[in-house]
Amino acid sequence: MSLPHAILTALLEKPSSGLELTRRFDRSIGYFWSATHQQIYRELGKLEKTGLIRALPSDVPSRGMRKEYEVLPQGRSELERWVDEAEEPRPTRDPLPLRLRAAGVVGLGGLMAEMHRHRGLHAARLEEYRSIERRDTERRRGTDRERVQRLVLRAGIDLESFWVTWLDEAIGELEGLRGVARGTGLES
Amino acid sequence: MSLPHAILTALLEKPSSGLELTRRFDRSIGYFWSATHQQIYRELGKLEKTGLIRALPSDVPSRGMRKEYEVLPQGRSELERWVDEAEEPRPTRDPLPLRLRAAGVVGLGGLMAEMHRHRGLHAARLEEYRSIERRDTERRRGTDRERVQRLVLRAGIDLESFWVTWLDEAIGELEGLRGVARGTGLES
DNA sequence: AACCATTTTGCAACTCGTTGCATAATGTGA
DNA sequence: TCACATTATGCAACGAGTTGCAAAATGGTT
Repeated sequence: MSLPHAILTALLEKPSSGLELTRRFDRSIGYFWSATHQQIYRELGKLEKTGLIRALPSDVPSRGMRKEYEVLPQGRSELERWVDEAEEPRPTRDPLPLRLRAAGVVGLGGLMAEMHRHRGLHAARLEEYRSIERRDTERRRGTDRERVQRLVLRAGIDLESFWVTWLDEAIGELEGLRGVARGTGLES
Repeated sequence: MSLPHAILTALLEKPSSGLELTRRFDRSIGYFWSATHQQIYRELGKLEKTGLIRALPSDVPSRGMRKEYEVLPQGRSELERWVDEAEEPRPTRDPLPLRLRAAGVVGLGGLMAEMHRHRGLHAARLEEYRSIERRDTERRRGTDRERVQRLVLRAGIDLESFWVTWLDEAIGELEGLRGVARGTGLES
């Protein structure tokens, strides 16, 4: 149960509407938890009904009309509770290494192209994160909150670095194998 | 849609029963895709109904009786198709960095303990993977399939290394901050 | 005013994953 | 042979995430 807490965190940092939240999830928050606008609206509804957040009173409740939310004391307590809680690390779920393993059985097929493509995507994201980090370091002296956020950003950077490094290694090793195309080696 | 393909891969490597599969998912396959026995049984049912796998004919179909499955040609084709397919990298979803970010707003509370605990869990898993790698390197000369599997293992190793390294850095930096307990700094 | 694109919110249906429990076969010791 | 743990398969309900679509407000353009 992380989505409601991610939303509470975001709203505490800055009260927002559903769409604003969606955009913020595409950026910083999304480094480690992504969500679509439908998930977010649904969750905002639940959080409002259970009294953890409320819509700012200025807004009329009608479809298609912008609605800003803020966190209530109850919501803040719930977030504190969640931060304290013991929670096991999630098992990693990523299809690419899995597909590589499958390729070990049925042959590489077009997987090399995919690995190059993913390498590119991760490298691009890595560069993006790094430029954000550079900007942040220049500008700010650093409150505690900002330092914590930079630690999270660092996790994003290191994780993307991991992918790029691993993909480079894997691509290199696979090109050294006898059979690259399907039907010429790996599936034997 | 990775679970059915993970199962197809596992069954191609070695025909197995549901429970055997579950155990293999707890080990090597599970490095990048975990699954509970219920998921596996359900999926085996679907795969059988759609003709991608079949139960070995020797076994009587009755509850509580061991049933081994093997992949049919159709299933192999489906796996080949999947390996070729273009698929976007999954957005990472891990609650720990998220909780750290939340701690930036509501205070650390008991999160430091959690970070130490997770550090321990990741380090243990890292050590386990490394010992597997050592064993594999000694024993085997290395067919193509085994080399590919070792690349996947390497991904597991590098990923766990990332966590250990990042957690060490984060823990170090957080201990340097003024306020560690809730109510003494971070939430200001 | 009629039209159109954009912004913002939302519903419904679906798939995937988790949890708790049930049931049948098998093996082991008293 | 009775009881009990273990192995193995499975159902049902729920929760989380995805996809496709709809609809109300807003702000131009003609």
